[in-house]
Amino acid sequence: MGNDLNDRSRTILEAIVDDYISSGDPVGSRAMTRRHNMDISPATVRNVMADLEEMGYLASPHTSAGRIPTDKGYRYYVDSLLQLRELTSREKQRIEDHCNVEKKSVESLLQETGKALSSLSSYAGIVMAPRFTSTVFRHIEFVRLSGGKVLVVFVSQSGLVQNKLIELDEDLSQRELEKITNYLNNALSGMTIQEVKEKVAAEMKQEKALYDELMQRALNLSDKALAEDVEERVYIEGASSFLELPDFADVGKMKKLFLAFEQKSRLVDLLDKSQEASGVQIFIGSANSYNEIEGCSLITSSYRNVHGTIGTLGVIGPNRMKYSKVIPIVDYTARLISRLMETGLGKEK
Amino acid sequence: MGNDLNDRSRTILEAIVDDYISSGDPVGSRAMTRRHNMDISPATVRNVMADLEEMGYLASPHTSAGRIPTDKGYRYYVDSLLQLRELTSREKQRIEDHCNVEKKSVESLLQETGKALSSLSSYAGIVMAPRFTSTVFRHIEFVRLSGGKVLVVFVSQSGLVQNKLIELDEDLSQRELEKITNYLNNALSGMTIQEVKEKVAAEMKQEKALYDELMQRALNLSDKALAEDVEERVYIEGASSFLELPDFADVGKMKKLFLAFEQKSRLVDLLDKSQEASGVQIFIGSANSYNEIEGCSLITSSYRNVHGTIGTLGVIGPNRMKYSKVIPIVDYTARLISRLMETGLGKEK
DNA sequence: CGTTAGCACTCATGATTGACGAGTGCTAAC
DNA sequence: GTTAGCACTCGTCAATCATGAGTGCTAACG
Repeated sequence: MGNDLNDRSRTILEAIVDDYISSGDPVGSRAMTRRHNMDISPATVRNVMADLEEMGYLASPHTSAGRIPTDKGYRYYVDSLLQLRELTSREKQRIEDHCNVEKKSVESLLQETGKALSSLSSYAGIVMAPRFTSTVFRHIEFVRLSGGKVLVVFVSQSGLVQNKLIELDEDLSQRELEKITNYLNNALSGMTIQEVKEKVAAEMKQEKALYDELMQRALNLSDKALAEDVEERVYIEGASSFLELPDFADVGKMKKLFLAFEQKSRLVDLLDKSQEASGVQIFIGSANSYNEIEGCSLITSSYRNVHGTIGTLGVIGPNRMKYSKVIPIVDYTARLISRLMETGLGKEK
Repeated sequence: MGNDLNDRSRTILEAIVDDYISSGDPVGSRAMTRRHNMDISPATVRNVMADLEEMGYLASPHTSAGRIPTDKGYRYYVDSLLQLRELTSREKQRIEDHCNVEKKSVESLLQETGKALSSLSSYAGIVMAPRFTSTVFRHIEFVRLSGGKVLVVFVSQSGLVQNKLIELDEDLSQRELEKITNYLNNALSGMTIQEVKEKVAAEMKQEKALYDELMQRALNLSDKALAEDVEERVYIEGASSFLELPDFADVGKMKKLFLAFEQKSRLVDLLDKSQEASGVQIFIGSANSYNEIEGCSLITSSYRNVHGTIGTLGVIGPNRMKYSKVIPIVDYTARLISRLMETGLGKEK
């Protein structure tokens, strides 16, 4: 499949998608032939359109309007018709300027990147930090607060920081906490959190742990500390750009979209999916069964350091997104962030 | 000022504001007398309305529409007419259920509180964490990453965590960093960041620092670590509730509002202002010269622990907000958070 | 046989109109 | 001081209509 269309059909489909992307109005046969200086008559175009509609690439909102692309139409356009251009060095520079603003922290780098993606694409930028369980352990710290509460601070190898409050069963002095801290920092260095969890679980079962009080406490504590994985991992920036799109003039749709942005959880699922694949991925319309973001397409790419994929970023926009413009932006940004995380932060010396 | 209206005028003004808040439509004389079973004629009401308009409490969108309250009108209503009711214990329970969800971290507590405020008020909830410079120092930690980068992690007494990347001039081993860490943790405990900054600046000038290499490095490092204050301090939740309000049907207004929510910086100014005052504060309309949030009113209250005010929270909604409902919610939530920060986290043992 | 011109038909859009109703201000009477 | 009455204003809504872009179909053309 993919190339089951003849040349003329392909040309016409491309023209329709192009026109619809830039105007947002259903495109009709005559206006189209004129705009593209085609040397075939509107009637011919109409025949072809009827075929394309039959095949599921186009749809007509109502009898006497023009045609609009279906999800399948967009998909074909993106996969087989679209030719990407390189970014100019000026554009590359703009991306770098946006992201390279003095790195205050990894979190703010990711957030800035989201803003950059939004600003450059004029849609919404989305950046997902690594899933916690798959980050690599770098440092753990326990700080006693009042009321038997202890604040646990983790630092991952890529420089992400997470913190969590836990409650102690038994009162430990700051001194004891420090011992435990040292023990854990030595024992766990370089493992992923997932591995750490497994190791902790395994050792807790072992006999010898029962006799080493310090170790027992350490295990107990880290077990609690790692128990749940409940962080804010997604930054969405520039959602307000959707407000201008006529595609979402319906308040109901818009509301659904913004609620999805606020909840994020479903988006995390979607982005997790794309985490494994390499290169730019494109989710079109509700092809993805996430009807919260109906009418939206998502262009993502993962970023990585020497240890592998560490996160995903991309742009979320309407189905009729300027793919040819956005895809190179996402691609380049992902590479840039990979580079930044590599040289600046992520790599262990 | 405040009571320069006679009883009838006050009754009528109150009725108008009430009606407008619940309907959103300009309220006319006849409909109003009927709705409130008033024993005066519409004509009389009209006379009073004309007076109120003259005095600046009301305005008419056009000749033959009803009246709507001006900012001044709302202000009078809130200050002199509104009578607050206590929350029922069921409502209190709902707030507590929302906020008291297992405290994973201070940040997530604050964010949950924002969601609670939004959900309970059906407007947008807003929560501001303490200004960094005024938080009380609890713990600092340096973690070496690659490329001469060091990650600094601060913990405040209330359990807030912040992190920042800094670059070292000279290469320090993790061992040296630990020494510095210990030194700083002992020397700075219990001071506000502002005081810490001042102390560091003062000591850097002193002769003796020049001879103690460790101390010099420590000062140097902490100077860098504290240099800038660039964090995400504001959580806004439930902004999408504005999408349903007819008051913001105009896309331009809506966009301006959402951009303000995204940028946050102006809101921080506004909330900082209200930080000092105690009790519930109400900002109405553009009385506050923040025209980004034109048409919005803000109800805030600060929360505090034993050391004093540590943050601000509230609800942001349209001018015609259900003040009588929202004010008690904000008040109660602020007290609740104060209590949680007090007993759970903030108080040093 | 593919292509095209011609034609009848559909349908969204936008402007125009008129009835309606809710509202106002003013004046005069109570 | 209060109210009834009245003329007037204006936004809203529904109906109507012209317009124009679009379609599908058929028949003619090269």
